[in-house]
Amino acid sequence: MRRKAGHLLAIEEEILDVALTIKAEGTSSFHGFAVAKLIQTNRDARRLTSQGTLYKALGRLERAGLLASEWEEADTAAAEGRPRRRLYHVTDLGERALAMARAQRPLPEPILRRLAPG
Amino acid sequence: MRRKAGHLLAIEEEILDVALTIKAEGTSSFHGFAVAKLIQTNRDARRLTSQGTLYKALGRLERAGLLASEWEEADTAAAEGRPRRRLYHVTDLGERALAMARAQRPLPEPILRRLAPG
DNA sequence: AGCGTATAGGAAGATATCTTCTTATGCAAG
DNA sequence: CTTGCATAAGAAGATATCTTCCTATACGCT
Repeated sequence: MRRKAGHLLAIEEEILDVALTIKAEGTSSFHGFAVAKLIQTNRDARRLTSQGTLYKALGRLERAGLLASEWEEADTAAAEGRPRRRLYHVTDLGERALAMARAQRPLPEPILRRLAPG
Repeated sequence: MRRKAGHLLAIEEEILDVALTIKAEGTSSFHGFAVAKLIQTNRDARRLTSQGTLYKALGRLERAGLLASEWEEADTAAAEGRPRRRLYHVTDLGERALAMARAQRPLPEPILRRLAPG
């Protein structure tokens, strides 16, 4: 499933989209698992994207600089009795990239280079 | 499967046993997952005790004061890129209880009371 | 001796992230 | 237009802990 040269994959655009929706609702960060559940329930219930696919997409987006992340405070997770989350937020570059993607305009070279594997 | 009055369950004795084996090999603490794997591979491969059973047994042993635990340092887990472990160690009371169990001598009242649910 | 029930056992799932391995697809080059 | 291959998709499993729900059994009592 090769990337159409110059463009974001559907999943990548969806992640950015979900992220900005969450942000608009007042939460500045999001984590992978939450996106997974959102995609599974709200969106395409049929195509329940696997964890593998999702976390790899998150990795690509971060490598390309469209997302940035940091580990959640250990205390926060401990207080809620659950594993630590990796908290992502959309960067300015990410917002611009999403705008371009929505307008179906090809993305600039450097972004594409960093989205590619290796 | 009700407890034979005055005695440790097979699983409980096994946990204490494994814990002391690990300790004898030079590691002062152990975690649930490690015990699970040890029981699955080394010991009864057939009766691969489920996580549920194991963690509940660990809970009983800690409640009874035969084990004590603390969370692993967040940094340690982070450095190795895995979830945090709960590190258990056998208490003096635990060692004594195991000795009694091995000798098939009934355990003292207060321990039994704390092993019981509720 | 038989029976009821408390309680342990086990399956399954939630929580979260990430890796590995295989499969499929769609792009691009011929 | 066909084919090859790069790469994303997905399945599966590893890592770790813990909860809920149902089932089975053995203990203790009549």
